[in-house]
Amino acid sequence: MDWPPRCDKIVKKGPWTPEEDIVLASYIQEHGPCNWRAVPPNTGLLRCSKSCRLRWTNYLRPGIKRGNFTDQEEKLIIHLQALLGNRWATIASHLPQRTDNDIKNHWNTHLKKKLSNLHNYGDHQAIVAKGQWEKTLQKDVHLAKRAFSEALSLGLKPSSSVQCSCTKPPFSPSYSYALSTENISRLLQGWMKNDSSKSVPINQYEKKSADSLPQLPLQSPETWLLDEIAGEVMNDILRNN
DNA sequence: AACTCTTGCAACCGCCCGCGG
DNA sequence: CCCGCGGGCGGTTGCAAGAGT
Repeated sequence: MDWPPRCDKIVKKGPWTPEEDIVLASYIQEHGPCNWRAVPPNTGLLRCSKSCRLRWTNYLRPGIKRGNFTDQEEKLIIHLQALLGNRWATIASHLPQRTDNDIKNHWNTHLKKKLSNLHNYGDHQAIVAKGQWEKTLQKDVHLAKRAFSEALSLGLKPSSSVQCSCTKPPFSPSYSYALSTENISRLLQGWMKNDSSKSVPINQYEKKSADSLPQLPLQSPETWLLDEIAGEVMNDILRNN
C-alpha cells in the first residue's frame, strides 16, 4: 500500500470536515507543527502532508484572526505590497494574526479593486502625479533600507523600533496548548450546532467566532510605517473610497 | 419564487529552495 | 555535483452564498 498518501495520489480532496480538523488539531497540539509527512500516517487522515500543513497554517493555527480587516491593516497591506510586491508571506509576517492566504485573498478581492478604482479618480491625479510618486518611492526605499540595516545590525534580534513579528513562532507546548484547546472547543461547538451527519465544512461558523478573538496591537514596524509613510497618502487613498 | 450573475475565500497546483545522502 | 524529499510560497480555481433581476 502506498502510504502516506502522496499529493499526486490524493485519497481525499476538497473542504475539510470538522472531524478532520479535530484530528489534525489534536495531533499538532500534541506533537507540534513539524514533520508533516508523518501526520497522515499517524492520524489516519486521508490527506496528503501538504494539505495538512496548509490547513493548519491557514486555518487551525492558534491566534488567527479571520475576516474584517481594519483600516490600519488595509493601509499596512497596501503599503507593504507597494514596497515588497506580492510577497504575501513577508507581508503576513507583519500582521501576526493574518495568514498569507488571507492577505492574498483580501488583496485580490478588495484592495486591488479599491486601488484600481482610485486610479480612475481625477482627484487622485495629485497622488499619481509623477513627482509625488517619485517622492513616495524615494521615501519607501529609504525606509526599507533603514529597516533592513537596522535588522542586520541587530542580528535580526527584535528591537524597539524594528521588531520581527514572526507568524510562525517556535512551537511552545504551553502557548499552543491553551490556544489549541480554545480552537478545538470552537470546533466542537460549531460541530454540535451543525448536523454532524452532513459533515459540513467548518468554515462558516468559525468565521463568526474568530472575530471575537483578542486583537493584538500592531507592532513597531507597522506603527512607524504607518506614521511615516502610509499616513497621509494612504489616508487619502482610503478616504476616496 | 426562480433564475442568473457576482463575490469571497478555502483549497489546490506547480514551482522553487534548502538540506541531507 | 547530483538527486530526492520535505516544506514554503504565490497564482489560480472551484464552489457556496449573497445580490440583483
